[in-house]
Amino acid sequence: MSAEAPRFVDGYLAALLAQASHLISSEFHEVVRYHGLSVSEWRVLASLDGGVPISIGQLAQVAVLKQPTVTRMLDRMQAKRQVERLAHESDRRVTLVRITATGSKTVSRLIALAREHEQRVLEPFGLARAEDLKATLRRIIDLHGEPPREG
Amino acid sequence: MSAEAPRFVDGYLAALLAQASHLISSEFHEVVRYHGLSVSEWRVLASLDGGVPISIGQLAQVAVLKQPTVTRMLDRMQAKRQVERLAHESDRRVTLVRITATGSKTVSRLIALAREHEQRVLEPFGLARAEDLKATLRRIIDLHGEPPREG
DNA sequence: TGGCAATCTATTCAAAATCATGTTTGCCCG
DNA sequence: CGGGCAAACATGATTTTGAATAGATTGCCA
Repeated sequence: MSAEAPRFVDGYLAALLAQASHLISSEFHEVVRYHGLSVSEWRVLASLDGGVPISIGQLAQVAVLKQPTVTRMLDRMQAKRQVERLAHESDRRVTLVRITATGSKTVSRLIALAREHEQRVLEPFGLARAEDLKATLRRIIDLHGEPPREG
Repeated sequence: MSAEAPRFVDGYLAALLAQASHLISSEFHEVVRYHGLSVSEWRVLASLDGGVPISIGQLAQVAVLKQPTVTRMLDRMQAKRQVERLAHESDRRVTLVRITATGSKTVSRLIALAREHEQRVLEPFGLARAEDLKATLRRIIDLHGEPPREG
């Protein structure tokens, strides 16, 4: 007859997402720091992986950072030749960002390690349930990212 | 025959978690700010909801904040009489924190709104899939929270 | 019991993030 | 055309954060 009142945060989706995200990311961030990158630098490089240039605004969205933060980080990372800024062909307001060969080399090793870590994290769940989780997360992102503007 | 190489971040669990967590939380954080609280204050109060005192360290864990951040925040929140510090009965290293009646009043309205928001977020998925998602997240948290110490 | 490592919170101080704003460019519509 | 408005990035000022460390207490064990 000892019914514990469950804590709000233990049932609240946003709290569960934040906690899970934090725990999983933190584990890998130790590896990131060990390789001499800050967490934000890792996020930027990982977001740029593949070599396709994207705008600073897009980069901020994908990397879960604010635009001014990204701008300042790019200054530093550009000085280290990890990324480069390009002009947008038709819209001169836009600054495109592309990873350099140097940056690519740095990040590819980390991405391999990240994939290994992810595999260890997902192992207890099995492939089906892991893909199910990812699908649900992607759906949430689709539904809530870039919401249509209201008049 | 136009096979786009998928971006690393679109398939990487930690990125999906971070993105989903960010998008969902951000939506509600507008409400939080509108009610005059910072995001961190909201997290602290929400974590303390229920009235059971917990240590500063535990609070930091649950609220996904660092201990120094929590300590400073408690100073301010204590001045506003939203929380109070208590001595631990048997261990004088520990400072317990409890929400006050004032803080409880503030947060209970927000929790009601948070539940409504959560419901809107989960509606497209249906009850079963929503519970499935939460169960998976809780499992991740169980597996990765408070890892056993190594010798 | 004395000493030492571990635990927990507070504090310090430098770095990072953020808000508000400025500047340039693009777009729309009269 | 040209004014007005919005979008994209940069910058300045301020706040927030966080790693490192200090201070206090406890637990352990020889």
